[in-house]
Amino acid sequence: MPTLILIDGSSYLYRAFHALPPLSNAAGEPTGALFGVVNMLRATLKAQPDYAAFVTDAPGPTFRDELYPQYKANRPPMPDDLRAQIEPMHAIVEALGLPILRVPGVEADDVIGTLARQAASQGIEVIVSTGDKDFAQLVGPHVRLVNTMTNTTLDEAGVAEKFGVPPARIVDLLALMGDSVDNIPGVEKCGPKTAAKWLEQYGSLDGVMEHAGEIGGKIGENLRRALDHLPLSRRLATIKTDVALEYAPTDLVLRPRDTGKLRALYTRYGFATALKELEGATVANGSDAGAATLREAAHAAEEAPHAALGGPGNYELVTTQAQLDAWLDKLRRAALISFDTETTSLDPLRAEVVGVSFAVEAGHAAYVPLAHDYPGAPAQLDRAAVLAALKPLLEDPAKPKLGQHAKYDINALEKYGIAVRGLAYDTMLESYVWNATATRHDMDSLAKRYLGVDTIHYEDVAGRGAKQIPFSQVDLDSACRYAAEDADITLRLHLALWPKLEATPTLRHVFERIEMPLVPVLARMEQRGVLVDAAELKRQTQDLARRQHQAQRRAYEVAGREFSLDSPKQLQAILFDELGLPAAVKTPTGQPSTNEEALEAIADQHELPRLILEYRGLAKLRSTYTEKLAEMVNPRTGRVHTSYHQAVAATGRLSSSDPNLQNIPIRTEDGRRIRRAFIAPDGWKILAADYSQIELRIMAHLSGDAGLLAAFHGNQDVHRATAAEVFGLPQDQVDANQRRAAKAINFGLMYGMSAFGLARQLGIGRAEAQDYIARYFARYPGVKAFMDATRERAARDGYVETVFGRRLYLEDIRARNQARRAGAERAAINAPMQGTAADIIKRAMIAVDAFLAGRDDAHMLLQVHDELVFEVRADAVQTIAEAVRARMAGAAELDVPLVVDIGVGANWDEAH
DNA sequence: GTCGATACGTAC
DNA sequence: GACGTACGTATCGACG
Repeated sequence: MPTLILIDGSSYLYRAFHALPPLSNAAGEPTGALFGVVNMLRATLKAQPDYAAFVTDAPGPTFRDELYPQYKANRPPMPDDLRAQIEPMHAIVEALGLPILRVPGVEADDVIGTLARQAASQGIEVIVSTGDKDFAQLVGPHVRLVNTMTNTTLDEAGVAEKFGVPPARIVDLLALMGDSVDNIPGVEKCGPKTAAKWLEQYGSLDGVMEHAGEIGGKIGENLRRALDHLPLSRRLATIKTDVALEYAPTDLVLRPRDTGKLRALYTRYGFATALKELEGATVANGSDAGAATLREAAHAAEEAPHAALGGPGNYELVTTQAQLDAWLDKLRRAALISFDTETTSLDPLRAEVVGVSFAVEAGHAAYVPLAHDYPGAPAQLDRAAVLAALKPLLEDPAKPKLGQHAKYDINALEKYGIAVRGLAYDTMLESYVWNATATRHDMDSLAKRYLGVDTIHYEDVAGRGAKQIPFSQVDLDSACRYAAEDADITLRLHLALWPKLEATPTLRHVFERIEMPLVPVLARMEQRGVLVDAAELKRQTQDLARRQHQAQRRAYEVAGREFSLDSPKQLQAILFDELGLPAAVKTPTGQPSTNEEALEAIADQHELPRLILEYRGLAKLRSTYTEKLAEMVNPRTGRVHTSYHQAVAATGRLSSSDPNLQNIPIRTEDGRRIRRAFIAPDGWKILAADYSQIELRIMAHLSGDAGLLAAFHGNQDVHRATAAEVFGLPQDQVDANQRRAAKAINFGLMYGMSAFGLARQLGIGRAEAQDYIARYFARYPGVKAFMDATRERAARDGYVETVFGRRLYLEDIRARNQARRAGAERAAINAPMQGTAADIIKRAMIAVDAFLAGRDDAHMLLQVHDELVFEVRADAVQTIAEAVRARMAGAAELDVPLVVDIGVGANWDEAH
């Protein structure tokens, strides 16, 4: 019987691009994907089919985009390196004599589906050459799939075995599973196994949907929630087989190949094996000249990156002095040095440096192993000597350097006496400033998003979990591939990201004047650490534990049995099932909540809720704070060294972890006591400086509201002033309750709170809360106008800005889902204020750090969003206090004064 | 053992 | 559904 091979060109190109290293030819043109496609095509054509076609997607929207506007909306734009290979691919396919099909308005899949159906009905044997599982729906008596990755074929029995359902049920399976790549919604938590199980049980998607009520558990709920969109998902997953085409299967005959053109193309792209085959030469190893599958192609390419493929993609393992000297020379001449360190720990203060890597041009990088230590490890250059040779370069502020999360490397190198200067760019921060929420900002995520590249992951070379080995035990070849790639990818990311930032002056300003200068400041704060009185924490732990056990014993008595006070599930059973107390609050999953609000609501009906609250409070303080902080004291320094994260918070704030020193308790007496353990050395004091009402001041500035501006210019108690306005009283007649209400309104508005929320917060009726808000907006019309304008701007631009031009993109601002959109609007209201406050304190930190440089009487230790904490030699307190105050207050010129409150004491509690 | 989801609670 | 931004602990169930 005649055969037809239909080649899914788009899938080949993508798969080859991601499966192969970023190869390029001598001219620097990217060739990796091309190489994979060419090898695949040569292997495919060896089968000498009667008919064949290379099918790709035509540009422009398809009927699926019309059905579902979010179709493939999550796909990153095609990487430039891949786009560049499309034209050459078509040229080669053309020269090979293969018909190329592109049909506007449908996808390649639909063209293939239609041709396969037609051909099969004419008694032609069809082979669909693809790596895409979606094609399993086309398989039938005369249609098979060839998987390009494994070179295996899939017939009807194969589909049933692999997916657990016959080809006719594949679309149902795909609809249930969804497809995150194409952004097709399925049933949450439903994978191939669950989907197949349901289809087995109920026959089809319609059957599953009819019986959705019978399926229990969380996943049953997910299924019921998905019911509305499942028919659409099935339509999207269904490959069309009735596209009107200009060709019949029998038109798809191969033309003779154009040997001259092929020779030129193979030569240009450096495809040596293909060239040899073309010239009829035999191949040395006797096996197929071109690797038949992508896996083989990838293998071949990795083994011989220097051979025919030439040029970039070269990672050099540096183990001799001559090699090092050559690289030092390169680094000295380079306009920009991309560098990275490999170490033994995620904690840079505990980390040993085991190697360094460099790149100065894309695709070309070196790894210098310094302390790899495993049986049979080759000799390496001496760490001290190499670091000494690098020191002048790394410390030279005039030698611009580039890193990915370079604060880590700066900290790791510090203990080797290297004080990195001249860090000009950090790709993590470039990405963060460009778009803080589009992606995480680790290198693997960035490479995927901005380069379309799958990097080698740390786990790939070092393992994970209990099986993880220190990087010093990774073999040199793997280490080189991984580490050199890090430096290379960092450089390539910079080449992709910097032009975008540079072209946007406001973002460039945030990057150059705020984020980059902050990096060494944060590194110094982390290195310094804060002195902690571990003995005091131990005493507190003892005290808390004693009271915790007391509360626990009493709770068991009251409940009549023992149970885990730490388990919300068990608490729920006792409180609401056994004791029959009313459940005032529900968790997001619909369970009766046992949180503080819910327990307070029933505290007058039973003794147990109060005991649980007591226990919880004590348990929290002990496990999260007193015990944990004592553990986290670094034995080398006697201090606690937090990590600050500069590319995490959507608004531009910093965050802190290991331990988090930005959420040390202050509101309750038991909690505040923990701050007494944050101390200064003998003869030194703790100085705490915080901005007074900074976000409200920024709201006054941004809104230009006359009343609010006046309150701050008059240095009034803003909550009292607000209460006076809202309740129509002179300020001296405002009572404590009215001030409390006004404070709740002021804060609530900044967070986009509704009347519902305010009512709940204040324990008043919704109508009353609405009345407060109406009166507030009547007295402060500028605030109302500002909030409306912010919502509108967010909807129009898709982002909002801080005073300094930092942007926050709001993914959901145009969402059709009401709740998501409302959430995005609240974030849009809050972000300019929270973000401007973050910008201001970052500017202040840079200024204060510059003032402290070269002094030995004060160190900046902590930042807690609107507060800076220092240790100051006792005799310098006055000087430092005024210098800090001046720099914090002067960090921005707003239409309101910035007021800074300063306290000094023996510990952090006293300094407030 | 590890991982992710959930619930809860601390800060600004 | 209802207040923005974070991080840490504990429990619990799935997974291997």
